[in-house]
Amino acid sequence: MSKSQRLLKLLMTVNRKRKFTVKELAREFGVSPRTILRDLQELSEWGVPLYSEVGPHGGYRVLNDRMLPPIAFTEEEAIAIFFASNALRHYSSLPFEAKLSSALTKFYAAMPGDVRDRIDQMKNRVDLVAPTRQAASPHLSILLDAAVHQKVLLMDYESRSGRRTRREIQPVGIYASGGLWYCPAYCFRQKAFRIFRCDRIHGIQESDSGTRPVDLREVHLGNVKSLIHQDQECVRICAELTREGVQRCEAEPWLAPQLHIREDGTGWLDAPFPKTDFPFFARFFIGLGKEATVKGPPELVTCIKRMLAELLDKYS
Amino acid sequence: MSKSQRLLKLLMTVNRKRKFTVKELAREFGVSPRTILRDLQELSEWGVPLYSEVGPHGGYRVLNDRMLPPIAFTEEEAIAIFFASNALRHYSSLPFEAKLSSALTKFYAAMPGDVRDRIDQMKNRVDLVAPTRQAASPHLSILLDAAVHQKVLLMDYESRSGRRTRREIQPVGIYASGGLWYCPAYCFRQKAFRIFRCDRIHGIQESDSGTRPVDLREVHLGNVKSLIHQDQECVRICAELTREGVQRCEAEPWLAPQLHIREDGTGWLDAPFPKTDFPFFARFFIGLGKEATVKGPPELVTCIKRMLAELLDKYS
DNA sequence: TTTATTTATGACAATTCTTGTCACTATTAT
DNA sequence: ATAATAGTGACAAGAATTGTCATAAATAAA
Repeated sequence: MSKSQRLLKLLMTVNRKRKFTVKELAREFGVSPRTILRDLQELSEWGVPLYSEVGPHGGYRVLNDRMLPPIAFTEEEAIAIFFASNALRHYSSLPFEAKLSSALTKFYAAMPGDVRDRIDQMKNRVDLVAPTRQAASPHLSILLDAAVHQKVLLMDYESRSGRRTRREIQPVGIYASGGLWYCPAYCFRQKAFRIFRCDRIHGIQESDSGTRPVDLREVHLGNVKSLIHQDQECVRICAELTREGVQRCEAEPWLAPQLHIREDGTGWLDAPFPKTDFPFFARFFIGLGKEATVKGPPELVTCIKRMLAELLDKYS
Repeated sequence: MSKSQRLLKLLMTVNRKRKFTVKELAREFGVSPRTILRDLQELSEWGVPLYSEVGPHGGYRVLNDRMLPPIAFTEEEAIAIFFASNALRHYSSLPFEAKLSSALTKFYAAMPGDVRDRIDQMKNRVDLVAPTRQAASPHLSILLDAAVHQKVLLMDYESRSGRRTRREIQPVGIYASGGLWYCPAYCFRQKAFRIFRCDRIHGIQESDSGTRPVDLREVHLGNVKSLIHQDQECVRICAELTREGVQRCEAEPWLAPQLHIREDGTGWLDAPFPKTDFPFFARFFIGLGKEATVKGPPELVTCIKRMLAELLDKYS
């Protein structure tokens, strides 16, 4: 094995093991300890953060920021990655912000001039617009970390009505939608899954009350929604949609699965939703105007009529 | 200079030059042509797509899919990039799809097992939800290419009313918003900038009519909007918002700049908009319900009242 | 056709780099 | 004290790299 090959394998090995001794590696690679020492010195010069301790139980360690083996990309791949990362700039307070920008800097620096030119040209020609609200969400990292490592957090939360409560939760994950970050979590106070808005969290920390975490390994963003609606009373909402109405409903991600479309472009909605959401749906269908005709349930129609009357009253 | 250093520099050099001779490189690197030949052979073995021609005016070339110098990322950086790219999966028909997924495969393959585990854990815990409409946009690549290279395209477009027209355009760029792709472009028929919805484009190709491209080098997604509204008659729309109303307006990216917020969370809108958008705004404010009070202009209030009356009529 | 230019390959010796061995130092946990 | 561990320096054997030279083959241009 040539020296450069050995160094590359060594890099991968030390990253895998995190802790090792010179002798151990020497055996593994079939070279003398002296050679390994020289190799490790070279890796150090490459920037691999190695740290050593002498004495029994000593040995080498790789510090946290370990380096992955270098990867060679083609031009097209590099541009795709660059674009993808760039597209996220509309999201405020991403949990990865700092690392992402340092990675992009590295990327950009490594590229030959003409590839940079291509990227520069493209940068102002492709965009993914996402709504940006002014509400910042500074707690994303701790929520994400708790979700991954199954930790219980204690938070100070402001409910929709403005009341503040302290409650213990165990996050399932975080997601951004419509410009806001949300955190589905198991709430120990309510003994149920709830969705919290991250910008309404006033303070959060790891809980030290000794509450035992629940097992959420099988619960993730993909399936948590079914667990949330489970315990609520649901009513089927039916509405007829014009072509324009269909197009506008398609823009609502939470609605898409219950949307049925006919060949001519018109369609209808038929979906179970919790009763407590009536005011929301009333507003929603009013917003659709002529493009939607609500068939039922009657309570929803009544709710819509009342709202319309109120509004008409307001503007006379 | 050590051999490995030389090879790395050589890799960058050949990527920069694309075409070169052995003698040339030998002079540049201060080694003999024989050594360069051996080095180039080694690069070939690494997978660099080199191609050579003998004879005068011959020489070496790098084929299209040239490789960028390998980049070493730290674990955190790699995860950030992976997450960023992964976040784009909600966008249908991205112009980069194929390359992005091949890059991600490369990435994933190069990572040690435990980093992969971390990524797997994280994958289901973070998400950026973007509305996904069923409307596909198959023409994104050609639009983007035309925007970058200043080309004139001929397209078959279906307007909002359903009428189909053929027109020559020169794209400024493309962007996704609310689950749809849009293409601001200079329209040669209307001699003005317009925004087209990409899913309403039924066919598109490079124009061969000989229409001369206009100079759009200084026009990009960041400034094209100002060029579009320039020629339309605008009216100032004023509305008072409750706290809830403010929060909902913040979710609309096109509204954010004109939104003013008071200390107590309430706010007001004061923005110039083209008259033709009245029906849109009427619907929008009706959708806000009690949370917004439109102050003016009177025509807009009239429009709102009429719509409300129609709706109330519809539901009685 | 001839000539100049260019890639391509093989052989060999000079040079440089790499590696293992050995001797030695220093630190630290047991 | 002892054993385990990193770390350094010197040196020689061996391996890899490099330059030189000879030679072949293709091809564009004169």
